[in-house]
This record gives sequence, C-alpha cells and structure tokens, in this order.
Amino acid sequence: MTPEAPDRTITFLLSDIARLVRQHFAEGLNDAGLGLTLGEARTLAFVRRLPGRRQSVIAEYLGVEPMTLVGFLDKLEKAGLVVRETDPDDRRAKRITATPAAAPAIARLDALVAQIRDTAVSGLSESEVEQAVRLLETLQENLSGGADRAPDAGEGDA
Amino acid sequence: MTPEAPDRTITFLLSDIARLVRQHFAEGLNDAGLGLTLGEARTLAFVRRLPGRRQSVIAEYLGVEPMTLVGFLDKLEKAGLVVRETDPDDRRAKRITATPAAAPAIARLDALVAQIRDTAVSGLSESEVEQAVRLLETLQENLSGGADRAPDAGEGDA
DNA sequence: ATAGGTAATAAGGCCCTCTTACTATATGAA
DNA sequence: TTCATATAGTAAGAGGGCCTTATTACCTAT
Repeated sequence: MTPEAPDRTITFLLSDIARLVRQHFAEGLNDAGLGLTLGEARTLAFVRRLPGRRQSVIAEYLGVEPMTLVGFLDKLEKAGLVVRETDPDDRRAKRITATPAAAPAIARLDALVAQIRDTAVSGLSESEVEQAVRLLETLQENLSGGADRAPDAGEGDA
Repeated sequence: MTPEAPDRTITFLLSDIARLVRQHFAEGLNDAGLGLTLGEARTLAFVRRLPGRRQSVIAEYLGVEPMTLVGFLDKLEKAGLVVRETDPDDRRAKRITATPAAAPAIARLDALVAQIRDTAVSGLSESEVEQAVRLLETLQENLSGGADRAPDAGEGDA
C-alpha cells in the first residue's frame, strides 16, 4: 500500500505492533464487557497461573514496579477477581490469588488472547509461529537482561 | 528450565517487548539529552524520510489519530526540529519538514535506534534478524490490516 | 530496643492515545 | 454568489500504563 516505506527498523516495528496489540486488546476487553484493562488482564493471567505469589514477585515477573502493580490489583480486587491475603510468615507481604468468581473472566480472557494471536499470526504456518515466539523471547531476554532486571537465570546466552 | 513460566503467548510477549523497547528508548533519549519522547522520535524519523507530507498522511502512516500527531509536532516544532508550512494548494493542510537544525538530533536518534536494535537482536544471526523483521512485518500487517479499527461489521451500537 | 532493611502503598507526574467538538478552508451545487 | 457539506488541523478532556519519591507496617540482626 505504501510506495514509500520509512524506517522499518525492528525497533520501531516493535512499538508499532505493541500499539496494535494494545488496541485490539482494549477493544476486545471492551466487547467482552470485562471491564479490564491490558495491565489488569496480564496481572490476572499471571495470578491464575501462579496463585499465592507475593506482589513483589508478580511485579518483577511482569516487569513493572511494585507500585504499578498495586493499581492493577486494586482494580482486580475491587472487581472481586483476586484476593490479597496476608502472608502468615511475613505480615508485610501479601499473597495474591484469583477467586472462583474470576473463572469466567479468565475464560474470556483466554479466548481474547487466542483470538488476537490468531489474528496476528494469520497466514503463518505452525512452525513459523513457533519461530516467531522463539525470536520474540530472545528479543525479550536481550532487552530485559543486562539493563534493568534479570529475573531468573533462564540460560546462559551472555 | 523455569518450572514456572506463565503465559508466553505471543500476545503478551509483544506487549512485554514493547514496554522494554519503550524503556530503552526513554533511557536512551534521556541520556542523549534530546528531550524527545518515543512518539516524537518516531514522528521525526518519518518526517526526515518523507519530508513535506501532510499531517494526515503522517498520522495514518504512524497509525495514530491526527490529534495524537498534533502533540508530537507541537513539541518538535517548538524545539525547532520541524516546521509546519501551509500547503499552497490547500490552505487547510500543512506540510511538515525537518529543519537543518534537526540533523544532529536525527543522527543521535539513528544511533539510538541502532543501538536498541543491536541490543535486541544480540546473539541472532543476520538471517535470523531478517527473518524476525519479516515476521514482525507480517504481524503488523495482520493486526493493522483489514481494519485499522475493528470491522464492527453489522454491530454498530456506536 | 534499636537500627536498618523490606513489602506494600499513597501521592504525584509524564507519556501515549483516543474521542468530541470547533475553526478554517475547499468544493459542488442552486 | 451563496449555501451545504466535507476535509485538515486543533483545543479540550479523559483513560490507561508507567515511574519516582515518600510512608507505614513489619522483619531481622545487633
């Protein structure tokens, strides 16, 4: 469509795509009537998979500051989708769990995530998709490692 | 082997990476003392490549609403990096050009973009990088193509 | 108990992006 | 010419994602 194609560097490409993903997400979450935002959805997705984690752990995993997570959890908790429970071993800490009431939301969320993925990778073969995921994981590791945070080891690639 | 690895779907992966890119960018732009944000940088990069375009064209290319672009251009213009010139053929329209004064900023910007890319793709071979770009372009097209927004076919609750 | 660290949080701020008006200007009738 | 309508850019306002800097509770070791 564009006879002229400025700057298709991977750098800008990535932020372009991100904007698109966010747009699809916002729209989908809206349609689904979940009342969730992307950040909240990501949080819920994590909690569902790894229940009972501390906020600091979740924040680190999500790659955001603890304070950023607080807002997401406030919203999720208010919506009755997760609970914060004081860790008996450390009263400062709270362990986060998804409530049973979150199940439908999670299901819709999964569907939405899958739908967006399907849209994104349409036309690609299974193996291409896998390769894409692998590449993206590499990019992610490269960008997160070294500078900001380096959560768990992963593997030693430098 | 990471016993715990929540949701590595391509969907979340993309937004993860986006955040990382933005962080690197913000940091780099800061270090460079450019006083530019990512959005402004993307705008400048476009203008440099395709000078004299109308705002509507730039906005469409960047995938943002015209109003979003206005803010970026305001900032760039105030910084003396671009100028808005009324199109003699259509006094409503304005054509955007980078000023000579923008050259150093652009050079630094290029360097930063390249640096982020190098960080992101470190450990990948040339061909892998090329493939990554191709894959990302496909994702981008899939996500933007068909509908910049939702098709909303028939629904129209508006 | 006391200093120092840590988990979550309150407050405040920047950036990205959109929607909804509104102002000029352009264009095609009437 | 004059009017209706469409288009280019913009002002105003809002929601979301993130962050930094304190604060408050609580843990730990001295």
